[in-house]
Amino acid sequence: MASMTSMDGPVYREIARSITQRLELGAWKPGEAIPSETRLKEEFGVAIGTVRKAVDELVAQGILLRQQGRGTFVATHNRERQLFRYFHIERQDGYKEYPEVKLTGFERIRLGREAADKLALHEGDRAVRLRNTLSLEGRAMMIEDITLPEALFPRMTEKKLRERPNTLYKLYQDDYRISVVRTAQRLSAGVAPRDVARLLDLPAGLPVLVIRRVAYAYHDKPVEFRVSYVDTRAHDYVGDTHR
Amino acid sequence: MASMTSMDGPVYREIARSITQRLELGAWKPGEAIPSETRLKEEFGVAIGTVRKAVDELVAQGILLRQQGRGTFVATHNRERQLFRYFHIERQDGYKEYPEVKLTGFERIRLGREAADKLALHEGDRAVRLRNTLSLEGRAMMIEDITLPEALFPRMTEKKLRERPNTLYKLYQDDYRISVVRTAQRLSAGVAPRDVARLLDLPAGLPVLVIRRVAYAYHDKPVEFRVSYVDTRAHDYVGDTHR
DNA sequence: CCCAATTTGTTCGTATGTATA
DNA sequence: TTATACATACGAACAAATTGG
Repeated sequence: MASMTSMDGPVYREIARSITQRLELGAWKPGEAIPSETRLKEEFGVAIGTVRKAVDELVAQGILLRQQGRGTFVATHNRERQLFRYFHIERQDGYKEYPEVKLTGFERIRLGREAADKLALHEGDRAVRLRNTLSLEGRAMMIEDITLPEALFPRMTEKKLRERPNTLYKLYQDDYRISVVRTAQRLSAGVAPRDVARLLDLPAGLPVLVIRRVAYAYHDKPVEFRVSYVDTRAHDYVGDTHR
Repeated sequence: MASMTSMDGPVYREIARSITQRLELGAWKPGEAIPSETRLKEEFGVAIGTVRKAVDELVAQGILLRQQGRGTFVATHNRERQLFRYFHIERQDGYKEYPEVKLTGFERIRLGREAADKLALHEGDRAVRLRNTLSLEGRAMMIEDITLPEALFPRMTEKKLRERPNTLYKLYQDDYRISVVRTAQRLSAGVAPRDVARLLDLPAGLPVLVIRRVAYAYHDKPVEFRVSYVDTRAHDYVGDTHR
C-alpha cells in the first residue's frame, strides 16, 4: 500500500487526501491522466468502489475530471472553466463573450496590510503587483489589480505575463505548480480610483462594482489577492448559487 | 415498482427524478423524512446502492439531507441555511450576524417587463410586491424589493408575511409548497432610488450594490424575482466559488 | 445504563455496459 | 477488433449513529 498519513476517518477520504498531496507535489501535471482506477485500487490495496468514492470527492471539488473510456485527468484552467466555473462578466442582455485581457501594469511592491492579511503573510513582504484591463467589444469594462507574493511566484516577470498564451491561472499551474481550486470574494459598490476611472472611461463619481477576491490552492492555501473594478453600466457580474 | 416516466438514462437518475416529482407533489413535507433506503429499494425494485446513488444526487443539490441513524430529510429553509448556503451580508471586518428583517412595504401590482421576463410570465400578470428592510446592529443596510406572482402565491396577504416566524423561503414551502432550490443573480453597482436611499440613510449619489436575483424551485421553475440594494459602506456581499 | 431495532455510512467484490483509442 | 477505462448495477457484510424501551 502507498504510504498515507494515517489520520482518522474513512479510507476513501485518506485516499483522496493522498491523491491531493501527490497532485500538490507535482506527481501528475494539469491535463495529464492520473493512474486508472484499477491501478489505484492495487496501489492502495482497496476495492475499486473505494477508489471511486475518493475520486468522486476530488471531481466534486473540481480538482479532477473523469472521461469515460479515457481516464481521469487533472483539471486545467482553460477559458471555458474560467467562464463557467467562476463568476464572470456578462452583458446585461445575457450575451456572453470572452473578454480580451491586456496587461497594463507591472511593478514590484511590498505587501500592504490588507493583502498581507488575506495572503496569510506579513506586511512588507515582497510581491508583484500587476494590472489587467479586460475589454468586451473593444471597450474596457474591468480593471484587475493582482497581488502575487514573491514567496510563491519567484522570478515573475512582465515578459512572462505578456507572453502567456492562456489564462493567468494556467500560468500559475504550468510555471509555478500552483493550482487554484477555490476562490472567496467580497463585493461592494464604490467609486473607482482616478486612474481606474480613466482607464474605464468613467465620468467622475460614477459607481463601480468592487470585488476583493482571494484565490486558494490545495489545502486552502491562499495564493493570490485581487481587487477588481467593474463598470456595470452595460455589464453585470453573474453568479449561481446552489450549484 | 413505482411508476416512473420512463425516459432514458441510468436507473438511479430515473429514481432521483421520481423522488423529486413526489417531493414536488408534496408527498413529503420539508423537514419530514422520506422512506428509508431499504423501503425505497423495495419500492423501486433495485439494489440499495442504486437508491443511494439517486439520493446522493439530491443531497448534492441541497434538496435532501441525510442523517446517519435517523433518516433522510427534505431540506428546509432555516436561517442557518440562508446564511451559509446562499450569498449573504457580512461586516467588512468579517463579523457575521443574522440581519433583522422587517416588512416595510406591500402592494398588489402588475408585472413589468423585466419581472415578467425573469419569471417566465407575461407583462401585466397580477403579482404582489413586497419590501423588506434588513438591519444589522440596528442600522438599515439592505432593501429587498420582492415580486411574487399571484399565479404561484395566491391570496398572499400582508398579515401572513408579517406573522411568519421563519424565513420567507420557509413560508413559501409551508404555505405554498414551493421549495427554492437554486438562485441566479446578477450584480451591479448603481445609485439607489430616492426612497431606498432615504431608508438606508444614504447621502445622495452614494453608490449601492444592486442585486437582481431569480429564485428557482424544482425543475428550474422560476418563482420569485428580487431586486436588492445594499449599503456597502460597512458591509460586503460575500460568496464562495468552488463548489 | 444498556439493549435492540432502525437507518445511514463504509467497504468489499463481481458482473456487465459504454466510450475511447 | 481488441484492449483499456470509466459507468452502472447488484448484493452482502459490518460500522456508527440514533431512538425508544
